[in-house]
Amino acid sequence: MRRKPTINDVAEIAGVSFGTVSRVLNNAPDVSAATRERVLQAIKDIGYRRNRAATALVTNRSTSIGLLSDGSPRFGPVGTLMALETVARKKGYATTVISVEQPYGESVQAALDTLDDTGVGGIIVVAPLVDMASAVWNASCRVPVEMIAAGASSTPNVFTYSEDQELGARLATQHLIDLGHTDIAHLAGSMDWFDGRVRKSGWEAALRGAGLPQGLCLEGDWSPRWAYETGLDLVREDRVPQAVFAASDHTALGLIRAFTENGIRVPEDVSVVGFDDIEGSDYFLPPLTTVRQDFTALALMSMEVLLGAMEGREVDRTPIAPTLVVRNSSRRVAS
Amino acid sequence: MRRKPTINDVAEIAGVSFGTVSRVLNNAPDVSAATRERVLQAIKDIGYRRNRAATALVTNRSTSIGLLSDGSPRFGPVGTLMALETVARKKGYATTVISVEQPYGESVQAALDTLDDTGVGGIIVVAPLVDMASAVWNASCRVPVEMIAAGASSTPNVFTYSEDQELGARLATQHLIDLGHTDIAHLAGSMDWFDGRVRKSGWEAALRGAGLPQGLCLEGDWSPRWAYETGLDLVREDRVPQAVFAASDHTALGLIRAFTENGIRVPEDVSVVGFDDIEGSDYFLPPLTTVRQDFTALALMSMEVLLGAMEGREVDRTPIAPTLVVRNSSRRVAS
DNA sequence: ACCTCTACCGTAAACGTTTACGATCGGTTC
DNA sequence: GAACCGATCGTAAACGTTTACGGTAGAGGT
Repeated sequence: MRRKPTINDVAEIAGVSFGTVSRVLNNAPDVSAATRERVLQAIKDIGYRRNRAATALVTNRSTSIGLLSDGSPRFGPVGTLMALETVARKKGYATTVISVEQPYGESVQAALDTLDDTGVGGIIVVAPLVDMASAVWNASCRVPVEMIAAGASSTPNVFTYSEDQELGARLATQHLIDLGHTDIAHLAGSMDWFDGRVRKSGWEAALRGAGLPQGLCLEGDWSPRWAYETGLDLVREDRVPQAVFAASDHTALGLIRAFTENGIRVPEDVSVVGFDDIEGSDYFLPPLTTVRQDFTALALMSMEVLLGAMEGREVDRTPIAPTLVVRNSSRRVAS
Repeated sequence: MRRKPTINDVAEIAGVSFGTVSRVLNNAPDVSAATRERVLQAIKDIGYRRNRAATALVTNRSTSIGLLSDGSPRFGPVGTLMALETVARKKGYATTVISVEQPYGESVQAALDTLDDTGVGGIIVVAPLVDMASAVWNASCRVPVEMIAAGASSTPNVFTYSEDQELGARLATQHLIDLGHTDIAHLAGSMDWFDGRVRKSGWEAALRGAGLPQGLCLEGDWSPRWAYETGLDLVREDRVPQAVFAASDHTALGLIRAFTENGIRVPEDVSVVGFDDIEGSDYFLPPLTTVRQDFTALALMSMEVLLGAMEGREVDRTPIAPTLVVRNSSRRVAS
């Protein structure tokens, strides 16, 4: 395991100076086709690879971007993270991920600093948690920071981007309305999350738009467990609505179990629509009508936004639109 | 946004030379308590942070480790990745993640190289795919490489570690046996995955151990869709077994839907156990008996193994044991 | 033959650290 | 008082690049 070859080794072999090698590396002009060819060949011959640390040291810019997440294993954040890695790689950036244990002030600042230390050129924080977002707003950071948080506002130093989850929620609710339902409840997610907030407000907006009264709204924590127990309560108190828009597929799952176990049929007796389109939701009992977000598009666009910020470019920031996926858990109201 | 403070700035303020600052930074000896204090104060005052690129350049070692995954969003790999990030962070390492599009030779080598370029001190590859593993075996890499792949063997340059998934499969099958079942089928995952292979052989081993005949084994692709259609076939051909060990919770999900839609009740008519304990599996209809892996322990141990390899230390490599989670989808055979 | 211009290439300095070595100084030892 | 020693600190060189600048050779114009 010999020493890694350097730019000088290449130069020697190609019979040029290291300056010339540097030029072909950065494909600068001022180098003839013949010597460029020779250098390229030498590079290939000895398996030269550029030392990123040295480059970063002198240029003061890097080819990696930082990803900051809360440690939550929820479907949305994880999907976003993975999609971000993919597009970053395709654009030639490495990604270094770091997640915070506590989504609060100091630990967020510390994470941002750590990321900065590793030499990232920009940071995307996947910040569905409201608390985490404000920590980011209050933090200071040398490099551009972008936040993916539905419905959060941009500040001068922190760009925001997200999927239009409110639209998704409106789509889901409107679907229920179109099916003839008038008593549409919402099993909300946690209001500590932007996702929970905007999905709820989308539901409200759709109802308002249709001139329907606000239905029952219960706020939970995204878990099937909570939804299950809430469903049980509903049944026990005989308050089962005509239709419910669940804030997530997991929520829908728990709710449906509570209903089914008590002889209330979905969709015959109550229509349920979820949000997320997690794997397997098309094989729930019954297959779930839900809303699908396009993480790839989201990642693509937000990377564009960040790169734009890094290069001082201005980019379009219209959010991505989710789509409704109609399956069997929702049905036209019996006349 | 001024220039970042350097070691020299600190030295000037503290009234010492940069060498001394470097010494306190690396808490070397040969510096008096008084000056150390002064330097520390200066560092705090101007908010100095060490430039990693410069350090990496001269020391040629780094404080980050690389994670390589196939791009699959499957439950196991993703869970492992997230757990790895957490323990790496706690040990003071940053993680840079990269996933390969195609789990084949060149692209794996390229990914390894990219990781190496970013200056990682070691690499953990989450390689459930058999093809990917052999690509890793054949690849060359300057830094230590560890592979998390159940049932794959270690080579001189690639360490292997994993959870004992075969044990998990035996546990699941034995549970069915203990319940009195004698006709136990397996809805396997893909044989392109180590996970698929060892879960199958665990099932075989348990059956053999109990002196039971090998049951029906169908190999699929982990998807609920495949399981659903296979389940439909089974029903149509009247070959529904007494009990089924499904290779994953998603597989179980599809199968259960096929059964339920055809009036075959789980667990009354057929017992089903899954593998993974994905979120929500406790709220399936019925709540699923399954096998849970401990990703945190897995990550902890494998990080220990990698760090050991990086430091030339020898570490224990006994695999983690998964646990059986008994819920409602399995039941004693009717006598 | 002379000058100028262009295309190509070499050189030096800098980036912010670490490390090996040398210097200083007060105190010990003979 | 000379020599020595340990503790503490400063200095120079190196790590592998990029960048700004300077140099050379031949082409083209007069």
